Amino acid sequence: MATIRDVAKLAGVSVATVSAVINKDSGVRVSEKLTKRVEEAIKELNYKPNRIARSLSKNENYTIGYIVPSITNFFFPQLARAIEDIAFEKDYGVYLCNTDGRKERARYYLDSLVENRVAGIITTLTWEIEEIDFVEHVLEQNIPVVGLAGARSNESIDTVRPDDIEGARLAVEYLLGKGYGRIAFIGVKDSQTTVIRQNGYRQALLEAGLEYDEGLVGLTSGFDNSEIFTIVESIIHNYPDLRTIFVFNDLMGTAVIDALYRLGKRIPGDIAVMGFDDSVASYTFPRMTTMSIPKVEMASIAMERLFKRMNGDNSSPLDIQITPTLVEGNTT
Amino acid sequence: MATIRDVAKLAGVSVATVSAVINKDSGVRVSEKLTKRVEEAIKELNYKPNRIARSLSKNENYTIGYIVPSITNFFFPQLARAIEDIAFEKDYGVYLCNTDGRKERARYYLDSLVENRVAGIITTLTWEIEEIDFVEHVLEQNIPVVGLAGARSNESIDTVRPDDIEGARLAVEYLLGKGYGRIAFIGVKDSQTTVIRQNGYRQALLEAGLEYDEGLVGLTSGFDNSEIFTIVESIIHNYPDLRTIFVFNDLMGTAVIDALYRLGKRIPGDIAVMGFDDSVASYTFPRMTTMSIPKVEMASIAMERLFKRMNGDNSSPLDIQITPTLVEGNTT
DNA sequence: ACTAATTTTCTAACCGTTTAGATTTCTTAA
DNA sequence: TTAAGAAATCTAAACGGTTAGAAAATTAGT
Repeated sequence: MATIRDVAKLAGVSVATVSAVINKDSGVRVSEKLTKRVEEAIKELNYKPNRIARSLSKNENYTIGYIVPSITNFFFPQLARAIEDIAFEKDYGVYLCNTDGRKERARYYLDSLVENRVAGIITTLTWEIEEIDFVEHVLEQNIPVVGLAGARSNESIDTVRPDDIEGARLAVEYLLGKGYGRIAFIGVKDSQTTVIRQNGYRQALLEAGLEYDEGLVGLTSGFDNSEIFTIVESIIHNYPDLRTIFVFNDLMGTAVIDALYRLGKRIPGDIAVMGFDDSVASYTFPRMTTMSIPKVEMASIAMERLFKRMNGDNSSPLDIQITPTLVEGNTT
Repeated sequence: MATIRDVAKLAGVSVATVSAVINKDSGVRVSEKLTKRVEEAIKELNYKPNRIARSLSKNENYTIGYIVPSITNFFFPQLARAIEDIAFEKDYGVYLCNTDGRKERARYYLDSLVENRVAGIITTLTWEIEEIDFVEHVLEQNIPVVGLAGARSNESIDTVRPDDIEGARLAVEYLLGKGYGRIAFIGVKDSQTTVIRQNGYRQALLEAGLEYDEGLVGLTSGFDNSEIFTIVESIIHNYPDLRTIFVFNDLMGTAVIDALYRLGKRIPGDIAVMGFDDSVASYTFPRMTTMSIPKVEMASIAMERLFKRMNGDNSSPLDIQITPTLVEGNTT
């Protein structure tokens, strides 16, 4: 593969001149004549500058890391896309990292991103990220991090996230307003997001003067359909008059709906289901009622913060919370 | 940030020794004593090797590029995840690139991936990729490319894709078997995938001795819901007795179902809907009938091919086609 | 025509690794 | 003891860019 020296030789010019031609806007002026000669040599040799060498030399890497639990959770592709759109505009590339909820994988990416000297990292703050002190380790290497969609489990970085407490409260208020009475809550055990939304659910119940009943809360160890089925079944068995299930996110909401159908329930006739995050709600029939999270907006705020940090801003970390809005479907 | 020289100095050792300690399995033996001293220095300085420098020196980059039209199309996250899982196991990182169906963006990533000297590229062969002669340009730089899920529009690379013709034929046969008679087809105008599946649809009709009626084919310019509504409406208007719509993929299938509901149709009572690719079908209620594409399997074959090529294999390019299987839901 | 000032171009060092090949140190056997 | 061979360690030159600062070429002023 041709190098800058090959180009210089062919054009009968020094490497500095070639470099100046490549980086037109660097301030160094090159005469018409040489510019043309260099450009011809570049074409002739099909020369492509080596960004790795460039990165090493300038000590800057036009790449940011994006860490998610799993891109297959439909909530994340939309964030990923929004992030990539902005990165693209600023000439940055995006490294995609799925932790899969596993510590060792989070640790792998911690090392990988640091060793690759990425310019910045956007991550969802999940338990596996916290457990390995991801943020501390990365900040120590002077790589800025911004938390996007998840808990604010770390005070030392900017976080941009939905106001889950308020969102859950709005959801519960809406459901109570519909007169459904008892509301069950279903989520994932080790999920920060579940914890927060569960809190909102609890608060809303207490504020409404209702009791918070542990028996109405079902937590699964993951997104496994058969486990979800079992939990739904047992809650329904214990509370035969249950009319509503509030699920911590849309993806699991679809599994709950599936379970209910298999149990012979009609929705919303027998039981209403409400999701959260609006990731798949608009693709289900009947459309699932959910709380919509403005993903593009959140991603762009997160990226804006990240670039600010990358440019040296070290004002005190912000926690930006965006209130989700109700999208009424036909499952409630 | 500490460098290998800092470590060497602190440990009272040469950089070569430090390098040997870092790359334990390089064959160079280092004594117990020095190994310990070096490791302590590494810890002391919180040293992380700079992979960029390493890449430059060894002229190899542990990164592969993954190009998709848009990761928000639910078909792709599952592929992306499978690809990343394999890359992770082999210590490779994944660069995510969305072309968004735009030539200039495809061109940007062409340059970016080449300039970053990625080890290999997996891409869906879409029209914008073809139009800019992506494959030719990349191969010219000795970077292997494998086509995953899309057309085989290029004979010079391995492609791994669903057998769309056969899949569409199976779908149509199934629908005909159900006795629905006339079947409409809906897809996207500039989509290679649409073209192929449409061909399968056509062939199946002709084989069954039915006529292929252009009026039953609706092509949109994108995934815009209102445009899809208009097309569905007009087809239904022109063919009042239409009983079935075959949609080129699941995502659009959900939009078609939405349109039908808005037109007051019952599914499958009035009209049956069949999707393709099984990306969202399992999240819809009623579950949409679709043709399932084994995404994990395809991704792993594609990665296997890619790594073979990266290791210098240049046997003649394969076209691996995997037959989709019917997943019967409740929309037919 | 000659300098000085300005512009263009070049030389060489550097970024942080890897790695031949040289050098030093350690073993072993006579 | 010592010489030869093996093992451990080191030196210095890459890798392919960028970029100060030096050198050369051009322009301007008298």
